[in-house]
Amino acid sequence: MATRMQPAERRSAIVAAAIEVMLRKGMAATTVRDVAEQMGTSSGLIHHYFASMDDLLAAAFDEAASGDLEATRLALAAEDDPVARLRVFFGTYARAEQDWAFQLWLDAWAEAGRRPRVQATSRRLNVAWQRLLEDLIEQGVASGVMSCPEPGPAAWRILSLLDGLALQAVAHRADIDREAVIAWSAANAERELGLAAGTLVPYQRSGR
Amino acid sequence: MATRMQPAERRSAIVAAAIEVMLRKGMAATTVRDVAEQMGTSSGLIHHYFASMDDLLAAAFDEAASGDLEATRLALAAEDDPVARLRVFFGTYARAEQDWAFQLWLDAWAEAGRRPRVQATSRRLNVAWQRLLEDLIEQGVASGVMSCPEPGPAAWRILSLLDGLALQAVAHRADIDREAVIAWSAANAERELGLAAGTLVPYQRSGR
DNA sequence: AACCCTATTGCGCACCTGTCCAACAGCGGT
DNA sequence: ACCGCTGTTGGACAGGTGCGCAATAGGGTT
Repeated sequence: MATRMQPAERRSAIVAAAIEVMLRKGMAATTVRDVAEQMGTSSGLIHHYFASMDDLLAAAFDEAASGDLEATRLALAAEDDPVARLRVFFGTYARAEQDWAFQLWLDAWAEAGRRPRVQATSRRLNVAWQRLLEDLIEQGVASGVMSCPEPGPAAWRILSLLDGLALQAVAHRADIDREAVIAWSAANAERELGLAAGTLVPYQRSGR
Repeated sequence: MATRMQPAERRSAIVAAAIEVMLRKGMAATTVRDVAEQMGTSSGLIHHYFASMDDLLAAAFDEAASGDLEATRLALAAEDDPVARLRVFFGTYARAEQDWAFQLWLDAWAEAGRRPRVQATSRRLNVAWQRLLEDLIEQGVASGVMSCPEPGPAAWRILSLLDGLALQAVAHRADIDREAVIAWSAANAERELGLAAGTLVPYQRSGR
C-alpha cells in the first residue's frame, strides 16, 4: 500500500502524475489507470480526489499552463521600464510555447468540446495572457513610450501572431529558427505599438 | 438492406458520412458505428473499404480540407494580376478557416500523435497551402509588383498570422469582427511584400 | 431462369474506458 | 494499547471501442 499522504500533498501528487502522462501520451489518451500507474497507486484513489476525469484533466492543464503564466508575471515584475517588460514578455512567451507546452494547448482546445471544465480553464488562461499583455501596453502608452489606439485588440493581434507561429512549428515538425521567429514577431509588435525598429529585439536578422 | 453501390460511390459516401459526423461530434469522438448510422448501413461495411479508423479519418479530413484548397486554387485561376490573386487568396483563406473548418484542423493536429495517416494528411495539406502562397508571391516578385527577399519564410509567416487569428477566434468563442481581422492581416502582408497600403484591402478600418 | 460474384450484414470478440463501492489498513488522539 | 476516522485498495460494473468473420442477399452475366 502506498504511504498515506496529506490530502493537499496527495492532490498535487496526482496532478503532477497526470501532467507527466499528458505530456507523454497526449491529453485525450490519458486515462485514470495511466495516472494511477504513474503514481504507483490504485486507480480508485484518483476519484477520491477528483469528481471526474474532466476535473482532473482541467486541474492538470491548469497547473501546467498557469506555471508559465506565473513565471512570466514574475519575470515581468523584475523590470521597471515598460519597453524592457515587453522585451521580457516576448522572450518568455516564445519560450513558454515551445515543444510540449503548445501541444498541450492544442489538446486542450480540441478536447474543449467534450470536457466542459477543460474548456473553462483554457478560456480563463487565454484571457489572462491577453490581459497581461494588454496591461503592459497600457502602461507603455501611459508613460508615453508607446502609442496604441486600441490596446485590447492590439494585444489580441500580437498573441495571435505568436500562437500562429507556434502552431506552424508544431504542424511542420521541421526545425524552425526560433530566434528569427521571435525577432520577426517582435518587429511586428514594434510597428503595432509605434516603437522604433530594434527596440524590442536588438539583434535584427536578415528577413525584413 | 442498403442498396448495393459501386465501390467508388460507396467509398465516397462513407467519406461524406464520416465528415458529417466529424463536424457534429469532433474527430476524436467519431466512431465506426456513428458513421454507419449516419449512412444507414451496418458498421462492418466501413471496414470493407477502409483498413482502419485512422485510414477513414484521414480520408475524410483530406476530402474536407482539400475542398477548400481546390476552391482557392480555382478562384485564383480566375484572376490574372498577381495582386488581385493575392487579394482573392486572403478572402478565401479567411473564409475557408471559419467555423467548423478550423475546428477540424485543430482536431487533426491534436489527433496527429495517435493517428499516423491523419498526421501525414495534415502535413501534406499544410505544405500545399504554403506552396500555393509562396508561388503567388514569387509570381508577384517576378512581375515586379512585389518585393520579397525570401518568399518561402514570408509565406510561412503570413499563414502563421492567419492561423493564429483563426485560433484565437475559436479559443475565445466571442464574436470577432472578421472583416477587421482580414483587413489587418492583409495590411500586414502588404508591408511584408512591399505593397502600398490599401492595395490588398481597399476598405481599411479604424485600427492602424 | 439459373448462377456466381461480391457488396452488405449483424454479431462476436477482446480490450479499454470512467465510475462506483465494500473492504482494508495505517495514523492520530485517547 | 486501543479505537475511530479516513486515505487507500482492487475489483465489479455497464458501457463503448476497433476489428474480423461466417452468413446473406441482390445485381449482372450467361
